[in-house]
Amino acid sequence: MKIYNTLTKQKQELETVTPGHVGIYACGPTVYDYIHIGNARPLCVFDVLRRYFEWRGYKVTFVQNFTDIDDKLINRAAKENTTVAELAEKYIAEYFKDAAGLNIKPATFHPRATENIGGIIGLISTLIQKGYAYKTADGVFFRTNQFEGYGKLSHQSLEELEAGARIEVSEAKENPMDFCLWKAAKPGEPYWESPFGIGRPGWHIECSAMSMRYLGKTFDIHCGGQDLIFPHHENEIAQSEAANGCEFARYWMHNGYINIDGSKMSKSLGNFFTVREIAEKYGYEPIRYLMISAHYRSPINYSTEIIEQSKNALERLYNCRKDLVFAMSHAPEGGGEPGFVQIRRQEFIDAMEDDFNTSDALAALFNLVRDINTLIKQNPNRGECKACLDLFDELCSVLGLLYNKEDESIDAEIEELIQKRAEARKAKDFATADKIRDQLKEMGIILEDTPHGTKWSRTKD
RNA sequence: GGCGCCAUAGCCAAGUGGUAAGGCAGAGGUCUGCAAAACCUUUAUUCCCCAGUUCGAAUCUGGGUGGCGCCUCCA
Repeated sequence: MKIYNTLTKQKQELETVTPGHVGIYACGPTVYDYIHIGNARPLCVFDVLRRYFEWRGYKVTFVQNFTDIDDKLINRAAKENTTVAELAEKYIAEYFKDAAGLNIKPATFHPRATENIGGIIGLISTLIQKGYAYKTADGVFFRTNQFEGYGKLSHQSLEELEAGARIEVSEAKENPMDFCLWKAAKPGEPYWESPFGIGRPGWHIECSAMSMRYLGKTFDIHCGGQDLIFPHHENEIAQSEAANGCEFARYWMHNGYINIDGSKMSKSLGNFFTVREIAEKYGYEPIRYLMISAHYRSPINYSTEIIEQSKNALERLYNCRKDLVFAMSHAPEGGGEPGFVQIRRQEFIDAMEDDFNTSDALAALFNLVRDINTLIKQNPNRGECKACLDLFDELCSVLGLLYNKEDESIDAEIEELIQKRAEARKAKDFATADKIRDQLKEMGIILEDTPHGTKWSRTKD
C-alpha cells in the first residue's frame, strides 16, 4: 500500500505503528452551518480509504472531531439569537443527515472540542512547562521559533512564512508567527476555567488533544483538505511533538479542492453550494460518485454538467446489477467463477494500493460491468452469476456506491400490471399491452422485455 | 515578495520512459410488435507551445504561455 505523504512529498509504503491496525484522524467540520460540497470531498474520499482498509482486513480506528467552540460559532449564535451549544447541536445533527445521505460510515469516535477541555488544558500546561508556550493578557501562545521543525509540513521556513505574513501583529505576541493555544475570554463569550485564566481553546490545540486521546501520541494517518496544511496541521505537529517529544502523525494525506468556475470554493468567499441543496436536486449519490471519480489530490471543478454525468454513470452500475440479478434468477444451477472476476478484482486492488487511485478503481469496476453484461448474453449459470454479483457488490461497497434502496411498497401492484400485459401480449392484443405499458410509464416504471420475461425499473427521476 | 500545484477528445478523467484506461455525451449497427436496456463499431497518429536528452517522451530536462493554490479563517 503506497500513500503520498505531504510531509515527505513522495509516495511511501504504508507501515503502521501496530501491524494490522490503522489509526486515522480526520479534521471534521466547524459546526456553524450546513456542510458544503467542499466539505463533502474529504468525507467521501477518506471514507473510501477507511472502507478499503477494512476490506483488506485491517482493524481501523477512525477519529473525526467536531469543532464546536470557535469565533464563527460565537458570531453565528449571536446573529441567530441562540447559544453556541444549541447552534453546535443543531448543525451536528444536520451534519449526520448529510453524512448518512452520502453513505459515510460513522467514525469510530466523534469527539467534540468542548468535551475535551481537560485534555486541552493538560497539553497547554505541558507546553508552558517545557518552554514552548507563554502566557499573555490575550491568552496563551505557542513559541514557534522554539520548535525546530516548524514549517516541515508546508515546506516553508519560519523566515519565509514571516516575510509573507499578512497576519496582524498582536502586541502581546513575541513573534508574529506565534499562534494562540488558549484565548482569554471576552465579555459575553462562553468560557472555561483554567490555570491560565478563563477562556477557550484555540483552534489547533483541540485536534492535538483529541488525536492523542483516541490514537496515542504517535499514530498512522492524519488527513484533511489541502487548505489545512498551513497553519492548522503545521501547528498540530508543533504542539504535539513539542509536548510529547515524539513523532506525531506518520502520514499526512490531503485532498484537493472543489472549485467553482476555476476558483476555490469556501465559506469565507461565499461561492459555495451546500451538500443539501445539490442533494435535493440530484440526490446524494452522484455527489459521492463525483468525489471519487477523480484522484483525491486533484482539484475538481464543480458544475451541473459533471454532476449530471455522475448521475448517468451511476445509472450504468444500477442497470448492470439489476440485469445480473434478473439473469441469476433464471440461470440453471451449477458453474463456477468466470476468469475475469479475479482479473477485475486485482485491477481494483492495484489501483487502490497505488495511493488510492479511485479513478482507476472505478475503471476496474466498469470493466467488470462490461464483462458481466457480455456474460449475461451467453446464458450463464447460477454459479457464474453469483461470483460476479459477489465481486460487484464488494467493490461497490468499498467505494460506498449503489446504496440507494428503492421503495418496494408498490411492487406487488406493478407485478400485477406486468402480468396482465404479458397475457395481453400473448393474445397479440398489443393495444392493451401498450396501454398498460404507458400506464406504468406514468407511474415512473420502465419495462424491459427479455427472453425470460419482463424486467422493470424506475425512471431516473 | 516567498513556496507550490496544474494543463490529456465535445465534457469529466487515469496514465509519469515503450507507443493514449474508464465514464458521460454523439454517430452507425445488432436485438426488438413498439419501447427500453445491453452488446458491437465509431469519436485524441496524439497529450498547451518551443527546444533538448533518448533507440524510444504525454511521461525526463530547460525555456515559454495559460490557469490555480498556500503564506489570514477555510475541507
